[in-house]
Amino acid sequence: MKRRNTHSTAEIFEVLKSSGNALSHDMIQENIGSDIDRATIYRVLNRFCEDGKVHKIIGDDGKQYFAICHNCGEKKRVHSHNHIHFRCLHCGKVECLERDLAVPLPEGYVAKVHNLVISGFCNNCS
Amino acid sequence: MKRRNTHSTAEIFEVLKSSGNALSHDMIQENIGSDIDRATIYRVLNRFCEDGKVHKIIGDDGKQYFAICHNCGEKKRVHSHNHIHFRCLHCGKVECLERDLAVPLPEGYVAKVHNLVISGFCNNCS
DNA sequence: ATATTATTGCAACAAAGTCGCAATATTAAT
DNA sequence: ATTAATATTGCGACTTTGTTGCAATAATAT
Repeated sequence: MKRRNTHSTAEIFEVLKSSGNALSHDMIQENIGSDIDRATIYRVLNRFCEDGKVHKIIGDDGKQYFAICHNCGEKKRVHSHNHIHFRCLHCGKVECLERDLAVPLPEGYVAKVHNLVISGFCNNCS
Repeated sequence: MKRRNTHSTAEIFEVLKSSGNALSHDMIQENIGSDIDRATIYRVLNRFCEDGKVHKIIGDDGKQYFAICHNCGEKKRVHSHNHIHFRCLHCGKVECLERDLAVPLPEGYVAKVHNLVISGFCNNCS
């Protein structure tokens, strides 16, 4: 399954990059110039995740957010990050706090995916 | 708005208590003897949250899980916990790891709600 | 026993996300 | 350049999760 360069993938990646934050599907659709179908956006984003270009966060609002991997060497399929994500309850911004968090697990527990979200008010909204 | 003791509230609380874990709506509906409407279950659970008897976690599957507050004195409306929750990808169990986690936030950030979930394999399934 | 009103059940609805399938567009081959 | 192969898209239908309005019911206080 070789990847192809399409208008959609380029545009969606550009929106994610220029934003710098984690974006939900509807945020992407707003920020995008052309009209790209909802299903397509999800499929593109999930492909990005599989390729390790992007990671997915489930917000405490239950929605999926996608962010470009910055200082992250992982290129494997299941692709998680043990840094905190912050969601602002006022402006809606979701950002990666680039500080790794060592989480101690009890004996016998194996961590696969980290989904660490704190919501509150960001520096602009507090 | 004074609370009333009903069959539903008693039964739902009992299921949560005897389970000892965080349960989603459908887990509760399975474990329950009688037939209680989905909407009612959600309303009861949200009332429990408001009363500080229960806290809500959004899993990394996007679903809501509810757990009884054990060693937790808070009785306020917005009611969060800064301990980790672990969701087993094999057996589906979601449990509170009763170990508080000090999360450092950047200057100007105010935390309101913590939603910290790690998924992987629990001690029984690893 | 009766009145008050919190709670329930039902149905309808909304939002988020997924999936099948035919049409389209990208890449590779000739 | 054309053509063939197939990855990607758009559309629609669908699923799941959760919420809400409203009339009926049931718990509490009088």
